[in-house]
Amino acid sequence: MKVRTRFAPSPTGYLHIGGARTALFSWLYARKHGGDFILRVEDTDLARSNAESVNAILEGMNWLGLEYDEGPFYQTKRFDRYKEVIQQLLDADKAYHCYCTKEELDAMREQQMANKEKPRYDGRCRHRTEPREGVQPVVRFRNPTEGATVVEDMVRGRVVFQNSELDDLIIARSDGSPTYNFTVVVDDWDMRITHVIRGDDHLNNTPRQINIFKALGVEPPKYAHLPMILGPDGAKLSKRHGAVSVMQYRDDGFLPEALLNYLVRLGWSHGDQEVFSLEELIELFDIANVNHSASAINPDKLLWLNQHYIKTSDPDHVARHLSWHMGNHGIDPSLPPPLRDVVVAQCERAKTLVEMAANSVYFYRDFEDYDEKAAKKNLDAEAKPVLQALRAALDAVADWQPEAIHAAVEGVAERLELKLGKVAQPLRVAVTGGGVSPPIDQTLALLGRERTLGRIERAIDYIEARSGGA
RNA sequence: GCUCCCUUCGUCUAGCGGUCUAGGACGUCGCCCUCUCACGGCGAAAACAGGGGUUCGAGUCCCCUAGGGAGCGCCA
Repeated sequence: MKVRTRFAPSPTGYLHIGGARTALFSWLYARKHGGDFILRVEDTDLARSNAESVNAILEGMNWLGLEYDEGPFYQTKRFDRYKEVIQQLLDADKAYHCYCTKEELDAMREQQMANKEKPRYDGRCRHRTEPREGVQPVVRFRNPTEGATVVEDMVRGRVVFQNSELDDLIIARSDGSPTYNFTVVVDDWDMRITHVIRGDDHLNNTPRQINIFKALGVEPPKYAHLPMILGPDGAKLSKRHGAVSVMQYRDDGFLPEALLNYLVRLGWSHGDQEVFSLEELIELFDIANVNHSASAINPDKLLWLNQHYIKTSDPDHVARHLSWHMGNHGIDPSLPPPLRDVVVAQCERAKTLVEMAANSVYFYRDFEDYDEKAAKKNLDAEAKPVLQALRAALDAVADWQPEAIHAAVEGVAERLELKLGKVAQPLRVAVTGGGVSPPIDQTLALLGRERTLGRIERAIDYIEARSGGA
């Protein structure tokens, strides 16, 4: 049988890290087994679902590159089908109308809590044959009262639930709309899902769903419940943790492959290996190697991975992602120097694309002011003759390439009997405005002769103005 | 409260009864490299939640305790 997995988010917000990890594992499982990955939008809660959330989720999936083979399917478009199955259950007496009011149910729950019992529906409408005046009934599933339901979970192993612990859940609201535990079953059935991979917050729902499958005479899919992802502080993931939305990671300068690689190692491992290409993941991924315990996000490790990918990926690829961030600085990335060359020069000193973009602006636009500390230390009277010598030497460089530039700078150092640092550092501040940049020869090569000489000029003027005024 | 799940360095994890005086990665701290910042290299500190069993032998199997989490909705 062909493997078919699905990701089934409810559109009540953006795609967050936990959802993305679940989607990734489902996607990997399908890809590994040559199966299909299906996207289904669980929007039966009309009050909380909205179109923006659907778009946000689609955007997140797309950015991560988790392409689906079928869908997105929308549950709201399948109401006729759910009605049909509910009727089928009703006809077979596997479900029944319940006329209890909300108030009655609340009172029941309160009473049970007071008695230190597990709050649950007591089945008082199970055998009712007459409707109750003025009450629109809900439909409840008639859950078996005896025996046990076993979940053979692919990550947890065998989990046994006593049916007596399960109550008769509502499968259709009084307005006739179906509820979650029922629609998942019908959808997984209709969409021929073979493996349900989801967060372990659903483990407790699973026996209920299995019982509905049984009532329908359908073989349930296999289940794999993934451990939760926690915030960096070990607490439940929430907006307080900042970057929980997948798109926030894009905005913060992460490469999608870095996020994916980070996410896959949360709860899954392959020996000691840390870095995986997508191809390797498809090859190596195995549910059997999924952990049982929740894991906390480690932002530092994500940063490390991001830098790893910035460093080792094709510079053209990195440049494509970087260009969006350069745009955020009001820079047209099609202008020289070529962005990919900037990436090559900068990749070893940026953990994020945001950082790289901010540190590369001076290649494209004159900086406003010198960094105060760097200027104070390097653009002093002592630096003036050095810069003057550099201006002459660089002006004479025929081939504006790192090698020739390097030779020129070194020549100045030798002639003035200075250590290279005494020459390179004032020059660096002069041309970049700050004390940090790629190796000076590369920096100048990228900047171009014109900009370089202009900025040296500017620095000399700056020094003169400063000492002249004093 | 009831049911279910979980528990190895600060964090992510390896470990599937002996090879564990517990390995790797991030981070931290040293040292080296060096024109700045980085990259890189080398090294260090750092963990089997506690208690009982089972066994010749337990991080690995079982039980209990503690701590965490999830579910118990006319939410998904």
